[in-house]
Amino acid sequence: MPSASRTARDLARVELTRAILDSAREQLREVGPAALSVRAVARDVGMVSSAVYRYFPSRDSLLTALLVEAYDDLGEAVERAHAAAAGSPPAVRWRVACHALRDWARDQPHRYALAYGSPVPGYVAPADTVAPAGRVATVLLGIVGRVTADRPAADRGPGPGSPAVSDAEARSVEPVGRLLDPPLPPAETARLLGAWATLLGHVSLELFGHLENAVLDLDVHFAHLLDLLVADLGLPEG
Amino acid sequence: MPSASRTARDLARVELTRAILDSAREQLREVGPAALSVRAVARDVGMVSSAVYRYFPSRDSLLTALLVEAYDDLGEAVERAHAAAAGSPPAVRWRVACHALRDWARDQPHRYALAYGSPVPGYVAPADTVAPAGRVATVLLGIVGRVTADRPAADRGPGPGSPAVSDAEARSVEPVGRLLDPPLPPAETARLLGAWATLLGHVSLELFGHLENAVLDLDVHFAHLLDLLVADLGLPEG
DNA sequence: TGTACATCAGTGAACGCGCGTTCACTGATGTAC
DNA sequence: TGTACATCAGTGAACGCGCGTTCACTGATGTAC
Repeated sequence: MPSASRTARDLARVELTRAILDSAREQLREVGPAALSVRAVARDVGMVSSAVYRYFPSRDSLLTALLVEAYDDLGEAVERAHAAAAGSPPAVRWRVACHALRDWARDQPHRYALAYGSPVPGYVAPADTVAPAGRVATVLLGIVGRVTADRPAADRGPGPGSPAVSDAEARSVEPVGRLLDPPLPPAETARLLGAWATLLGHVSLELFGHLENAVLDLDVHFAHLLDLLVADLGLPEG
Repeated sequence: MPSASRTARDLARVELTRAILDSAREQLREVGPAALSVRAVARDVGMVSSAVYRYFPSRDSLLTALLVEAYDDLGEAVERAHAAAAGSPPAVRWRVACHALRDWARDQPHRYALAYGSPVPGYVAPADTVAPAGRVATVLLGIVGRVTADRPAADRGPGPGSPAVSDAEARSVEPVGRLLDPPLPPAETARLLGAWATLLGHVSLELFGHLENAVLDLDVHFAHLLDLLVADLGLPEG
């Protein structure tokens, strides 16, 4: 075995793998995931189509790589933004994290669509995508979890005006609550899942063109949406 | 001109147009919108591929027909459910309408994905799709609008714990508020847009597989989500 | 009621493309002695 | 340091498919007199 596998071959392999992914990402943008083509990627990086198979065993594995990469990029963007606001109150950190999500999605609409849009027909995401897919939700869960843990026990549970959580719903959302230690109580978990749906729902509506001619200033409206979520989740502003 | 254009030709045209759409809908389910193929549809209905062009001038026009049909079917399902609950309190009508939306989407995931999922690369929906696309939102807007109009003026505006609406946000959501007469006030309009995002966000997350192994009973969770929305929108239960 | 003409649905061939994947091969790079 | 051998990246041909759209055409259906 060579010292640190820094052979010319290894370097070339790393370089070309990157070139193939770059080209595939560009293809994703131009023709979408369903039409992503190994042959087009090959043409683009200047090799014969069969040579791509030395790097990715199939078209689907190329799609998987793009998907994992998208989840990871998005996750990293949200984690970095949240980390940069480390000392701030929960409401601020929530806003910062959500803005990072929306900004990334607006900047990379095709990669967002790959991750959170319609599934690609005939493609099933393998298990490797699960962990990266959870990164953003983990950040948001953490913010809410810390607030709940810090709150006096008497103030927990559904706030005034919030409906009670049935036993069935409590059981239903338990896997999500258990991602934290101590687990997030059911009422907060359900609220967070609702907020998650609101966030991704809004971003999808916005990116996919459903708010055109309806909401005039999307930045302003998103900021207000975050105010609503912060209030509903009871995140302290200071 | 013939009496009521009930000629054999016209009958055949209606029949075959329907057969083509049926086949295209089935294709949509199997291969997705990006891979929808005129030739495959032709094979399916038993004609030569060029014959389809007597009915739809292009592949994109076939896609448009599917899209309009999807919006109309969904809109009709929600309108019917809402009409059937005509005498009930607003909260009940809201729940009924939202359940109709989710039920339709679960029943017709591919058509839901065509309408609210990722845009089809290279396809731009023409103006004819705008009106049918608005039907569901119109029902929900009507429910909230009537409640707000019936409420004493003193009780309007953001409820306790709801953040104030900036002037910029008020202007931003005005086009939506103005769909009603009298217009829906900004605070209620913004809340409704948020609820709309929550609804579609949840349905998309659910259908696209993002709640697997997270939320165990999707029916129960959706019902709870509706309780939250009803409370946040302040819809009377009785 | 019968005939001439117009309309239009459906055919079949063609144009100029595209695709994923396999396989035997050449030749460069890397390894062990 | 030099040589024999092994590894593996990239080639080029092939298999067996697919696509949207156009166009000149045949022949059935519908219309006007």
